[in-house]
Amino acid sequence: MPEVRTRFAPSPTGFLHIGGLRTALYEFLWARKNNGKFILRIEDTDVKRTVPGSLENIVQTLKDFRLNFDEGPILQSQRLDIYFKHAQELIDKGHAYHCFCAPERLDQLRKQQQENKQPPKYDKHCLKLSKDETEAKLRANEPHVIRMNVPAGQRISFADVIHGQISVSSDDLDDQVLLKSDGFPTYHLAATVDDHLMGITHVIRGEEWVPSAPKHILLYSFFGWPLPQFVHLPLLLSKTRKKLSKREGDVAVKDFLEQGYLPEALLNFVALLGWNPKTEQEIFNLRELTEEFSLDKLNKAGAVFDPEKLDWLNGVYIRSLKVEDLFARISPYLIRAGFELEKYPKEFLLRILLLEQARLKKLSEIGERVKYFFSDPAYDPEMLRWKKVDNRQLSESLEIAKKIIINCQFPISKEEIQNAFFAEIGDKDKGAILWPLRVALTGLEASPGPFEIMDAFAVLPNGKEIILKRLNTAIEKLFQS
RNA sequence: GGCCUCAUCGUCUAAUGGUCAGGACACCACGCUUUCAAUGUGGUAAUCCGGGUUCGAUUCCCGGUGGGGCUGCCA
Repeated sequence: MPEVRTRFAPSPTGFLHIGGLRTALYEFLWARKNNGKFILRIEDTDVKRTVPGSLENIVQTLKDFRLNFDEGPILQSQRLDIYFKHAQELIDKGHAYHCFCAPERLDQLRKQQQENKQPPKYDKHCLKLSKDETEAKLRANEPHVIRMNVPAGQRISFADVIHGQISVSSDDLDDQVLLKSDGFPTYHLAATVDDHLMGITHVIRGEEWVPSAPKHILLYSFFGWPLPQFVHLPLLLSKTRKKLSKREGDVAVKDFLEQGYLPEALLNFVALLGWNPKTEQEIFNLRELTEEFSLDKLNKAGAVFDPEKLDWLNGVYIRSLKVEDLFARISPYLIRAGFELEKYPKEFLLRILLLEQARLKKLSEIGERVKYFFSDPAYDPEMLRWKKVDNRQLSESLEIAKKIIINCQFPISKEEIQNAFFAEIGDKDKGAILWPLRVALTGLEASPGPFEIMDAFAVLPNGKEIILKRLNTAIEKLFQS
């Protein structure tokens, strides 16, 4: 058995997107699972579409997800002589030919064919050129491409690991351009040549490549090369069941990371889109994925990317974090929200995080959630109202809370402060005091409980004053309304 | 249009020639609770349609329908 070798072969045309991440993951897993090699190859054969910085982003993203590659990045743009040589070889064997047709002619041909309801195909016009004619044009430096010479009337079939036997008639195949007029290869030539030269055993890629796979099969046979295994992954779909793409909103992995999705969660989520372990386990780390992964558990049908389930999964991962780890990861978001962390004791910040940890779906939510810890909240006094009580009763409740706090000796434990309140409330309605108290502290309809919040404030030297100040503010608001 | 391909709850999916068609997200109800979250319990919800094969088909076959992909000197 030869060593398993897979490759991730993105084109550097922007930020790595979520579909690419899944492809890379599966390729990585399959290589690791078999103690093989995972190779990064950059398909930068379209000069016009290449975006500076993409390569760095791809490398960095793979690193962020611990999808370490063993070889590469290999840039196709630095291997032009190799592709040229192979294109030449095909010409020599009669499997390819020079084409001098201008783009205008091709456009017109296509238009005509479409009007006649014929499939757009090159008409092999330049194949009719004599050897001398071709030579003359080449000597005259006429712009040209090299096309593959697809034979007529052949059945081309290949076995796909996921889909089984796929077969098409060569009559449905176009004489694909292999080498462009700028000397760069097209995907079809470059990928095929490289996959062979790099000893790729499993060509794992998106299903959008199925229609051109027969062309690649033809190329392999032209060269006399053995076929690798083809694994065409089901597509990742948007909510409208279209291929996930930039047009359909957020797909850049970088954007997800910036919103505060944890790489572990994102990877776990994406792993389950098109693959599943056939058990009921849903939470997987990279090591577990490597153990469980296999190609025969891959699905055929496209999978809709459901952000709600990702949110849930991210929450699961956030909750599983040690609070110190959460702090390290979430600090940038707190700073971005304008909180001057250095002004607060670490203990205070950790307590705050502990309060919100179970509530977070993504790290970016933290600023909005905890801002009342850093500045006095603004809110509509009506929010203070518990059930239907009137303002007099409300302010009485707040006064009671005030009195209890005043009598408390800070610093104080959560239990002590809680006991103090419950002793005062007795068997009366707890909400009558606790609801307005909590709103006075947070300005929010939904938040952690008042004891937890006061417990966090208690860490601050002026914690008691802050609490009393907010109670006073609440009482004033009631009188103003 | 042509070629290729896919089809189980709204979504991700499991399973089987005979099951109450299972799990997860979301949703709903209840419990816990001052609110929210987390958590616990329960619930609503699916085999695209039509023919075959078969004692029996969601599963196998054929045909339809629907979706998707491709149809570039993009990848």
